[in-house]
Amino acid sequence: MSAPSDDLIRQWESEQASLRQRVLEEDTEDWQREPHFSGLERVGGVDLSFIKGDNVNACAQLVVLSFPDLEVLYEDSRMVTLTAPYIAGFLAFRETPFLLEALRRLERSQPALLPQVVFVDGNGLFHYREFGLACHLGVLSGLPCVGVAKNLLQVQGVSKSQEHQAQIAALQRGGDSFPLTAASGRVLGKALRSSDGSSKPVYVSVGHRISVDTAVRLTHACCRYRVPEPIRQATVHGDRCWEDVSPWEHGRPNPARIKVEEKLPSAAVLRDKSCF
DNA sequence: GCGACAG
DNA sequence: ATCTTGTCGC
Repeated sequence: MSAPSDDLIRQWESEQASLRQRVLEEDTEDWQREPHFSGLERVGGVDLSFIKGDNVNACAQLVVLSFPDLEVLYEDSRMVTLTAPYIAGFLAFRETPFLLEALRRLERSQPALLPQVVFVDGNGLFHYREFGLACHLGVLSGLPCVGVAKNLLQVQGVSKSQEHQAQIAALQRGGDSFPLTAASGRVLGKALRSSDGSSKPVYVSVGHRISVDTAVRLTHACCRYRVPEPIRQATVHGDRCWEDVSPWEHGRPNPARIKVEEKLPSAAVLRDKSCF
């Protein structure tokens, strides 16, 4: 996949600016106002997983979990071929089409299982142009979405400063958070200590049809470990997708056969040595 | 040249 | 995103 032209980048920026106007940053659902989210029964999670040397083929995953028990109700795995390269700030153009497809398959086959909110692996409003993957998927699907990033995107004045590190150190228990404030003063999201056992926070931001505070509260309610269970389950099921494809190349070889394989030069080594 | 760079 | 090994602790 080659680098996109400046022209395409400008087109993407313009599309983001256009779609951005359709983002709803407030709570639109009754369950979002409830102290314990009563009325919320299904939470979704989406993710794409890759293997080492391949940026083109991926496994697109959609899972739906029950709430508040977080048991898997539905899962969909699909091998897909990506067309857009990864460029920070334009992740949605790479991943959204396949995540939307998965949601549409579910809507067509089992509409009663459609999630009432979707957790997305990546940022929402916490983005260069305030329109990350979670917003993109939210607007195009119409579903409430929450963006959860595992790494801090240094944007709009938010940075890994001493102050930032100090704020992280001050997060005592799961549920504690602090705002990610842009230079403009606008709160783009929050850093959240997602569980008692994890000192490294996750970065939560609004995708669509939910407020920041509700997004943070809900994320905490969906965390058994650092990564929210819907996203975690999507990732786990995504990895299984590869076991049927190339068991010894996906980075987690079968222990029974690795003893044989590990002694042999890899295909890549053979190729580099012109031994084929 | 150096640092940043969600996934 | 993925790679990679051990290590420390409950």
